[in-house]
Amino acid sequence: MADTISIASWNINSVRARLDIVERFLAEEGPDILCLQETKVVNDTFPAGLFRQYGYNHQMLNGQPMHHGVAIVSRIPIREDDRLDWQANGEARHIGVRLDNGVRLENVYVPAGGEEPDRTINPKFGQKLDFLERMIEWSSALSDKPTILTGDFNIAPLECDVWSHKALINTVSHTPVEIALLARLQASHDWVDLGRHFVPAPERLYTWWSYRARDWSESDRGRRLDHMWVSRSLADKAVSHRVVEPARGWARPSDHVPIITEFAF
DNA sequence: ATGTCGAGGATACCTCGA
Repeated sequence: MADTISIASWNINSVRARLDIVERFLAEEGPDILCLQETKVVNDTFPAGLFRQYGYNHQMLNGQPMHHGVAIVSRIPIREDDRLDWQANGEARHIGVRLDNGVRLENVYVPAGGEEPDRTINPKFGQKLDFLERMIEWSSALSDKPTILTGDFNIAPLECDVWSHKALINTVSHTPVEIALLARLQASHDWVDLGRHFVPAPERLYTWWSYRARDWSESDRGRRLDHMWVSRSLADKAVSHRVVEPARGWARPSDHVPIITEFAF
């Protein structure tokens, strides 16, 4: 008998500022496992009780003061957490666990990269590129370990992953150099991009809309920054993949919405 | 592109990062 497990990923942009919409998401969608990015909270003040109320008794946290921070909360056992610091700069951008069936789940928050797509004048952009290079090294060494890689990659690779390819070609998140690096990362483990596995190009598929739009829904200037990738051997275990777009319209939203994949292992 | 969030310092707004 197949074991069905749903796994969600959500850049929450401060988990403490989003208690109401987190609760709504848990009540309405109730994934078995939720990967969070940008928790913006140290581990001691993570709102563990709220998640426990909804049965998420397994919690693996990698927080830091003020910025970044990732977490995996789960209703089913998760073990062997590890926290990779790819750039050895102390930033909390990764947490990985192993499920009881042996599958690894890796939750990552790739650096945003600042405004200017030029590492000589914008060190943050260089940091983003270097981070991806380290991820490629890590990914290349995974060999045949069945792995799920999810999170906020901060890159929208395809033309149909942004509202306007022309307008954003020089905007960080959609520049050719970032897209080339993401393609190398994907090739390094033959990762299957479940977003496009279930919603093939050129169909519109976004997971992020800027706070700066007057009406995010009407202008619909979205980008697909959040991803769920799996090892080739896991691709046929994924039975559905959804973007919970209405969450962008909830009160006090994150600028990202959750993605949810259901697996039949 | 425009111009909106959240965190946290030392406030009754500012800077930074996104």
